[in-house]
Amino acid sequence: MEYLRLKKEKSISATLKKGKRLHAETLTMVFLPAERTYLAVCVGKKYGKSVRRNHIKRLLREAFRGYAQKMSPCRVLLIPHLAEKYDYHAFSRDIGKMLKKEGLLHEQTS
RNA sequence: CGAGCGGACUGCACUAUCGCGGCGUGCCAUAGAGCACGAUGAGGAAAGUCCGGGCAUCGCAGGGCAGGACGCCUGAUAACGUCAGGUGAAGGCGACUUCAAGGAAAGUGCAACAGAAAUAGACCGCCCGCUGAAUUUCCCCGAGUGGGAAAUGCCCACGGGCAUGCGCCCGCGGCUGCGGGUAAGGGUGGAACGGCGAGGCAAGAGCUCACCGACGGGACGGUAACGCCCCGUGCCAUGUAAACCCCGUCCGAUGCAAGUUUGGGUCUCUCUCACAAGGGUUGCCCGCCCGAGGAAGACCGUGAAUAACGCUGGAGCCUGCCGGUGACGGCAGGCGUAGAUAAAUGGUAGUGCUACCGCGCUUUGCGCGGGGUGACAGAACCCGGCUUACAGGUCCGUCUCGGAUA
RNA sequence: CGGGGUGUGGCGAAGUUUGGUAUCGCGCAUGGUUCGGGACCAUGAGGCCGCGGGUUCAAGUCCCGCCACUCCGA
Repeated sequence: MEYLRLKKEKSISATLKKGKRLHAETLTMVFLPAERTYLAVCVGKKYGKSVRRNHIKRLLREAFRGYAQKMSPCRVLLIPHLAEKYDYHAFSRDIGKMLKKEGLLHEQTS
């Protein structure tokens, strides 16, 4: 496992309260340093029917997965912005940008 | 060839690579939310949650009332509000399609507007008889179909007679009034005591007759719905029950967050009870059952609607044969095929197919190039249906209609 | 998973029980009043009653199937 799921409502609210918010073109990220890396994605009913919602969640997890090993451990919440279309590359790019900006990425250039 | 009708099926494919879920096997003494390998992993509707079951618990399912659902017939089925075959009605030239399709002489309600009249009567009209006056106002009593007074009125045309120019009498017709007959006709309306034709009559009328319709009875065919034929009755009560209702059939309640296992220990305080109170049992009533525990606080402990089971082998799927018009049933062989829970099937890249666009060949179509589309939609205990959504494509039929050719 | 509620002019509501001309307030338009505006007075435009079928002579109302929004319980 490269990261764990953030499931309990308590820890999610705590992250939302104390965590730092970062805004990019396609999504918003909330993070809080922790011992291990946890992830939660937030896709409510307004994003569409269940097929569409599931698809968005998969794209977000897939995009995050690329960075999970290379970063210092955090609790992370990902909230996509409402759009007509969602794209893996855009999500990946924005997550990378934000992590870099906060200096969370390890400096191991591969 | 064109336009249709009915039925069945399909629901992008492959490769590489990085990941995910549960399952199986194996690895490690840095044995865990671990790693490796293997096979496996969304639908025809998984959807809406509109019906019916399985299963589970309560409970014993006993009765009554209430409530709900269904409603042509026969069959299929575990069951159904589903399906199959038939009957009837409506629509279409036709193949075919659609239909909540019991009862309106058990009762109640409703039927706006229009119309003479609305579930029943008689306004106009038509016909017959009588009449050529009567109408209005006031008064009286013994209060009646009574009596009296005043005012205004005493019809028109034609023919004949008497009389002679006023006028009177008779006849026929009209008009007015009164009494009766009638339900043929009356701009309406969704619907007007059945339709239409002939006879009949003073005028009319099922008053009489033929045909059609209705109602009642009988024979025949069919398991039945019903069909068809014969006889009789002149015929009487419109529609609405997806208004209340009546008749028949069926329904115990709650739903996998059902339910099962674990859900601890110690102490303190308090409450109710034995012919009772309380609780459970369907919305209510009766009846029946339970009947000694229950509530609060403190400390230790704790993953505790985030644990495990239920949880997927089931009215299962596929193939063949047999029975049946068919739904479906029987037999034989084969298969092992999702089980998540902040919720697993995806990302990236490529190739093909296809939608779309452009060019060329006169058109169908074919070829070349571009472009980068692929519907509706995500299992949540499991089945059988129903309903709704859906790009594109395929196949079948002694199927229907129209045109052309032979 | 189970159970309700709502949908009517631009906005907010009545009417649905018991079927028969869709009404009210605000807003809008035009005219009057005023030096001008507001208020006030008069006039009247705006509705396939959420969508699609059915029953009925006739449906906002009754029945069936959908859609959207919203609430409640576990």
